[in-house]
Amino acid sequence: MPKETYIPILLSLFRQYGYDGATLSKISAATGLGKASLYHHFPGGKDDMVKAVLDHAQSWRQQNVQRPLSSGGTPQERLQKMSDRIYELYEGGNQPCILAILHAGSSRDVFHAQIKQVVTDWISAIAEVLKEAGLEDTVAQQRGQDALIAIQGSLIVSQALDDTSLFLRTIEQLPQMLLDSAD
Amino acid sequence: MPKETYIPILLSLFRQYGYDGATLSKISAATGLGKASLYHHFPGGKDDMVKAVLDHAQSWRQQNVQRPLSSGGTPQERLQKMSDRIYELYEGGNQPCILAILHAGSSRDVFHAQIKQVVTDWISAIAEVLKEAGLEDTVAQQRGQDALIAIQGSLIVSQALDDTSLFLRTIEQLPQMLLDSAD
DNA sequence: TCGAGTGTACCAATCGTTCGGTCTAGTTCT
DNA sequence: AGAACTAGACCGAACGATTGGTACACTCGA
Repeated sequence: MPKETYIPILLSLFRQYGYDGATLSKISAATGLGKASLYHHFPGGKDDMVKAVLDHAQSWRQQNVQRPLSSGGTPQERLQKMSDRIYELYEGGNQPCILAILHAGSSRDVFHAQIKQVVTDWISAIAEVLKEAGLEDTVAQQRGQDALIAIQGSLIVSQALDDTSLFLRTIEQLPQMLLDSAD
Repeated sequence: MPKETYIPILLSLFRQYGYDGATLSKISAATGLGKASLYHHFPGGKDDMVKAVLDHAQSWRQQNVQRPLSSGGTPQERLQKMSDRIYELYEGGNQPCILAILHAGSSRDVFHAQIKQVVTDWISAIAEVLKEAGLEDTVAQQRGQDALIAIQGSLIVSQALDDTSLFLRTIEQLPQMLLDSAD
């Protein structure tokens, strides 16, 4: 089996247990691979696995944010596509964001640069569309940040309250909130 | 020394390292207490320490959210007071939220109920003021949720980007955002 | 004298990691 | 064709270190 096979499993484990909580024993059990085999696919050990998961996250962003936002249709339609993909990624608010999870706790320093890159690219992609829609540069940039704030915030709060309708409402409002011409 | 002495230290450790990452060795070193002493103050071990930290968080909310919001002055002034305290608590966006940290990873299930309580009370307190300011019940409730979303989201994003100005901007806009009569 | 607080030593369990090796599927040489 | 070799996937067992937690004797102020 190529190592890409195990990335969804790793993603799931790190989302659920975090960096420290996702032990090699759990990973071994979930993948069906012995610990030694894990080191065959990921010579750098646990950190190598996380790196692969974050690479996967970056390529997800490419596929599900960058591509829809750069495609045809009105800005409203493109942002709507992105919102749909976001809703799927987080399973309607039931799954945490891997970026937020890995940025919390003792793994923060190690993976900070890679996480920062994904978030930066994400914001820039949104800001580009908003500029195209006629918003001023600085406003577009701030709205891009606001989008990520709304996504991350609504994920945390909806999970803390066991109320995914909160996440749904936020994601549904996202395109209009970003394009709204009021300040 | 009463055990309250060590709560700020515990808070700091759990914020920085998370539940799994804050080992007893680190806690022992930071507090200057041997393991035996830690178990004297917190017979339930690590979970007991977290529980104390979360109790502290609830009492912080009482002092710095509930009290200002229930005091005199216009709704705008009261919300401004709360925002100031929030800005201090998170040290201008440089410190993560203990609720978000403990709700991530393997400690989620154990402390979920206690975290949910703090967040619920926080939202209700804000909603009360907004109702007093003339907003409809359901809108006030949603705005309360939006406040927590903005706080948690801006904390995560500003720390991921090493840009605390993002947090500052969000917190400054908070009172107006909540009182704004637009939908 | 008594109990709150502590230092030392210790425990079983688990951590991430490594070693030495097996098995299988191709490829290459004769 | 058959033997020899290679490379990748895989794994059992063990490594030293550290984990959260306990037992117990001790100090010291009231």
